Amino acid sequence: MHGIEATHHLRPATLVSDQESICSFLSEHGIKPTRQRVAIATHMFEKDQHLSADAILDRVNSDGSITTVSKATVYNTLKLFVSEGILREVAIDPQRILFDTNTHHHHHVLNMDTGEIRDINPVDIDLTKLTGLNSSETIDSVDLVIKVRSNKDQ
Amino acid sequence: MHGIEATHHLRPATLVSDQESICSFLSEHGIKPTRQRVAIATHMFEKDQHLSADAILDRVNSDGSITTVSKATVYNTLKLFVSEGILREVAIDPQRILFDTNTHHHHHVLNMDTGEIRDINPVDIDLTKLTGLNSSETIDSVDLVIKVRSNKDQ
DNA sequence: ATTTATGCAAAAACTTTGCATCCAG
DNA sequence: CTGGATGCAAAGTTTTTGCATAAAT
Repeated sequence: MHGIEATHHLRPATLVSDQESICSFLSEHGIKPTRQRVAIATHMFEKDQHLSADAILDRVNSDGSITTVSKATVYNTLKLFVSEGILREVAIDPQRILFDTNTHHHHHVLNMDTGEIRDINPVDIDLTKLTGLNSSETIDSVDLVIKVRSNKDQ
Repeated sequence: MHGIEATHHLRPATLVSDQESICSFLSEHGIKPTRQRVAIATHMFEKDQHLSADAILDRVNSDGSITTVSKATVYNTLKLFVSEGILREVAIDPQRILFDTNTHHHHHVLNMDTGEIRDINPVDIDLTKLTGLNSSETIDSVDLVIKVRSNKDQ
């Protein structure tokens, strides 16, 4: 009775660029659009991307605008965005915890040579072969990270 | 040209219980069996499990033996064990970085209600459907975490 | 005016580094 | 002795908390 049909297409993140849209976007998700939050969202939702809390902090505080934000606020705001469903937190590996603008069901490829992270379509995962699942358990989510290396043409 | 055949059976971790075996086990893997390392290994390889650095520290320093170990040594030792291939570090989710005694290829089920983590057989993952992979890239590893909830019988 | 929410300094938790000490040759 | 390895205090990072302030009712 367990199974996730993972046959969607890869959908892009919700992107918003101008101040106006960012405010409505936040409001629509029950988030009061304060100065700090708009500043953080501006950088985060500029494009489909995976950023660390630290990268966001740097960008917000070096974009030339008056608005600077503390580290605590960046963490608390990103956590708020996650809990309101407009961001997803991803552990690409134990050393890289990132915030992903794409909250749709998808997986990740990490190129270990370039450090590049790409979203990939959810692939079909045959869970019927799974032996370690209790019948009383329901699948909530499936996180898949594929680590690759660029061929050195050997 | 990418493909990992994931049809092995679920193999248990290498377990060692007595002082003697732990020393040889460490030596065999190029790790000098010092007091601190044996203490840490004793608790880690006691059974097939997933433990945080902090949990190991607690156990080592409260088992009644004379040997206590600093936090730094626990971190450095676990990192050493990982680099020597006798432990695997797993990001079950962004909040849970754990050390896994099972270094064989396998995946994880996290029961979000009980917090229990179980190893599962590597399942067949059809990577031929993958569209986001460059032909110049080779798969290095595949990490899969399935989050489940206990049915509330609703 | 009272209540609720917000931002951040400070605290806590986590991880790494640099060096004094130990140990093998 | 000497050179490399080891353990850990201290430093550096990351994340959370508690509270002063701000906004809303």
